[in-house]
Amino acid sequence: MSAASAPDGESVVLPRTTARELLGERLAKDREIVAVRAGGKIYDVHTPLDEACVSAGIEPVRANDPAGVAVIRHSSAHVMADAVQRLFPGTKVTIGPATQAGFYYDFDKPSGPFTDEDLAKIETAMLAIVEAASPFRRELVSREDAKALFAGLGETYKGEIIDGIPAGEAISLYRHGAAGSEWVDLCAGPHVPHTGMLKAIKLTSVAGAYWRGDERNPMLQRIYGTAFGSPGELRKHLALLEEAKKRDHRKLGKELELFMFHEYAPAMPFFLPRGAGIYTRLVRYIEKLYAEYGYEEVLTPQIFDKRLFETSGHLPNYRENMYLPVTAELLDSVKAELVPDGVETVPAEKVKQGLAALEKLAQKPMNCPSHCLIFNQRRRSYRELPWRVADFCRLHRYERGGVVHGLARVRSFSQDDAHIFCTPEQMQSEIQGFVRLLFEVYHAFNFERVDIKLATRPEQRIGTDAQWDAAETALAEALKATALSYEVAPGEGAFYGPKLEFHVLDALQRSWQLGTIQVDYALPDRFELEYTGPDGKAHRPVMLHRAILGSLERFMALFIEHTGGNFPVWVAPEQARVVTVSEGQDDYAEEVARTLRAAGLRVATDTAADKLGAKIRNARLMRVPYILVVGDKEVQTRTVAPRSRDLDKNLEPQPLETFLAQLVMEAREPRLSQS
RNA sequence: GCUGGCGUAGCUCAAUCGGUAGAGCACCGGUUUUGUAAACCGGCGGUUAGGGGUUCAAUUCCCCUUGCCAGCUCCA
Repeated sequence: MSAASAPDGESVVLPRTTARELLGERLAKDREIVAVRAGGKIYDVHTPLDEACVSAGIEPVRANDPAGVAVIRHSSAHVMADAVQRLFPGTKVTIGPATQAGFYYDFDKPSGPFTDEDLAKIETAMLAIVEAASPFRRELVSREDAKALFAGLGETYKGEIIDGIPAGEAISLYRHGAAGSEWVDLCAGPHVPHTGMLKAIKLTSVAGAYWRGDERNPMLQRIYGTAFGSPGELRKHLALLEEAKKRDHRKLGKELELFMFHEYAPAMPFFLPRGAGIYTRLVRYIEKLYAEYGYEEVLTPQIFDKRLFETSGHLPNYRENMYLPVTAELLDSVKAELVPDGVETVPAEKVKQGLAALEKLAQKPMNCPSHCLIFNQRRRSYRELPWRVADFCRLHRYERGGVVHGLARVRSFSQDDAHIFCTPEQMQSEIQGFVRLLFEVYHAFNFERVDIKLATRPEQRIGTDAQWDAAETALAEALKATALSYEVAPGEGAFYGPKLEFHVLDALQRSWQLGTIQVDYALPDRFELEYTGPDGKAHRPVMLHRAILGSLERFMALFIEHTGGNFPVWVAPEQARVVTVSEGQDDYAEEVARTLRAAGLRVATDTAADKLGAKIRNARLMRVPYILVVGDKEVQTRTVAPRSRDLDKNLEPQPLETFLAQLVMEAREPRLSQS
């Protein structure tokens, strides 16, 4: 008899084979146990464990464990599919996995999409299945039996899935429900012990999705849902979704007059004065840091001869995302060639030539090629390296219609982009310096958590193994030197080099990729970049592509949602608004505003004939950090009565000078080095 | 790009079965001069996204284009 020890100090006697048996009494008592972890894998309590697992020890996985939640969601998908097939006979099942935020199941439903009323009905039906508290049962079957079973049920998609399972791999079925009306699915598991453990499920939306994600395949009906270990957690999650809706940057962008769109320039934002101000301040902040971190800024053209992007490789590799503009002169001349007066048809060959002639110019989608041209403008010395070139120029990328999204995904944008030209030996310290800069910025914006990914060499790549070794090592060593933890994403690097990705979590716990640094040996080769070394010979530099905020448009989207429009004082479009109680204070209000503006603050006055309550309301809706109320009392004592947005309360009335000094302090750009 | 949905005044939204478009806010004018989230009265504002079709009649039904939304796929 051996003993497997559970990490919480309890040990279990071990003559048997499933976790249910191993846990025995505990499972009955501890109703939070949804599965077990053994040898790093999750098993359900009814799966027989092999000897190795058992001797390695098993650990209960509870409903509050992320792995437990995944099991709950997967089981919820089964219950949902069961309910759907009861309510909509003839509907075929396909796949139904757990996801990061919940689960979904894709159905082939001949009668068309599900409606919101259908969702409500399905939820009710699911409730009945949950209440039955029917055990999930696992069964291993032969490939032939599985095929015969699903063929008999008319589940053709399951047949396809079985065909895709490699030979020799076990095929398992999961059943739940009372004998006679039980529901069966082809599934690797694991699942919760019984349906009664699914106490917090919510179906959220319906959507179309293609079978196996391929648009040539039939369109399926997907139902999204989410599930948690307890109703409380589900409520919290739904509240977060509500909050996200309220903070949607597209909604706030309109309400706070930050930006707009117009169908004459789809997916290209117009920044209104308030939004443009924020944008400019973000850029200015980064520029100041650049000065300190040894960057130089350049300004470069928008439109190039297409040969530039042939050299860089963008035209062969990135063509579908590029705008290829044409001059009217060229267009007219080609038109005249192709549609001559009095000629009916033009030979196909000529048409082809004409169209080819139109492709002469390219709007830049990235800055790196222009920076290579600048590098090559004259002979460079090793003494100039590392050379850090920053560029906030606008970029244009054609994005397909379905993917654009507010400011988060646009066709016209700029980045806090820079390229570092350096020697291979300088790479590591440059990467470290960049990471330091990046963290200074992220701290300034109160991103508490930053996840780092090291994306390494993909299958398809250029460059030598020695170059890849050096580049990957430089990135990893730089992280180690700064004592940062990271995750390796094998094979996810760009074809020309490995990269670090920096992901931040916003206030609503959503992850956004912002910064990146990429090592590139390819462009220096393609542009034949050279510097003269101490030995008097020509050497090839390495290029680091890097961005901290990434696209400023996308960052604005994140920033708006992260702050809910309550921008920190140093970026807020309007830092204070002076509101009068009645018309007697207009002059004093203007004087207060003038005084504050003279100190470089952004201040407006509201002397309208509205009641005070209305003015307060308007200022609050615009998220103005300070509302300065001035009435007769304030005029007489030369004070202001501030109301703080962030403290959500009235402050003590105070002399104008006191408030001014305090606001000037608060309006300073954040600097880690100063705090 | 694909699938589905939507597009009515600057904004948020109404308009029965196809019968000739309406409200609140905003804006403008007037009255009110107000102490911490909406004073009152009046006015302006629309080729119902654009184009075509069916019909005696189209915001409403059909087709095309365009933009937006959700999802798929892709991505900063």
